[in-house]
Amino acid sequence: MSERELRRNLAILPIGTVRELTLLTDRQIRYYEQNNLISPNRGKGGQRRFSLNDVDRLLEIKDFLDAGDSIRDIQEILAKQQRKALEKHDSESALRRSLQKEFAQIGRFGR
Amino acid sequence: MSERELRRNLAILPIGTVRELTLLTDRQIRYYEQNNLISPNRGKGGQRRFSLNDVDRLLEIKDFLDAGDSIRDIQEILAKQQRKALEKHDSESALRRSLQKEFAQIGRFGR
DNA sequence: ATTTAATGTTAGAAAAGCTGACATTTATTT
DNA sequence: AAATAAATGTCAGCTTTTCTAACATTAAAT
Repeated sequence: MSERELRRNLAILPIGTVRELTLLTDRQIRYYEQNNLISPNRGKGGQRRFSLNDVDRLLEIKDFLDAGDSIRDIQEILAKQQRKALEKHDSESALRRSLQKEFAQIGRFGR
Repeated sequence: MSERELRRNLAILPIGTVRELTLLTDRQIRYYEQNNLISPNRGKGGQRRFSLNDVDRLLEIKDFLDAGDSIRDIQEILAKQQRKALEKHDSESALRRSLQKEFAQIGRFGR
């Protein structure tokens, strides 16, 4: 994972900040968690710690709900997103590997 | 200010998170605030809310202290940094303005 | 040998967060 | 229309976090 992705996944925000950033209520945020739309980490004492990615996702969820999608719908939408992201990641890894082989070949002939 | 700078100045982190990110104690963080090395915002109930810039600055402070600088020293170092940043900002604004004028001239002749 | 700077520690109070339950509202289904 | 379900509101009791202020300790500067 890139440095940037790592940073965006750091669990650093308490629910109060997330409430302000998203304009959702605590109740909504927790309800979406119950329904597996997000999975914030927990701090030492058991309090939720959200990442910037969690915030992004909550804003997305908000948009979907406003657009009339149900939570079930959103579960599937997010699952699909997840699959696509994985595919993309895999194909990029594969590309990197094959490029690496090619360069290795070139390197061998080059000297 | 750029979008990025704005984001880095958002007051979003409670002291607990900052403690974990910097490996400083609450006591140290508050003491540095007392000595005007940082000025975190306050949330509704009066609790400190730190920005990512605050965190950066705390890490810097830590390095200076490890290097043997006193808090007084660091106050001056940071003040100097601040002045340099302002100068830089000013000169860049001036540059932008003069470039704008030049382009305006060109534009006038151009048609 | 004092003073001063930086940090530790503690107490008591306030704020924020947690879970679980019941209530309300709005949309679906029968 | 009545019943059910989905999403959110609200409240109570409890735990965790943060706050300030004060006094304590340690190490460095005078």
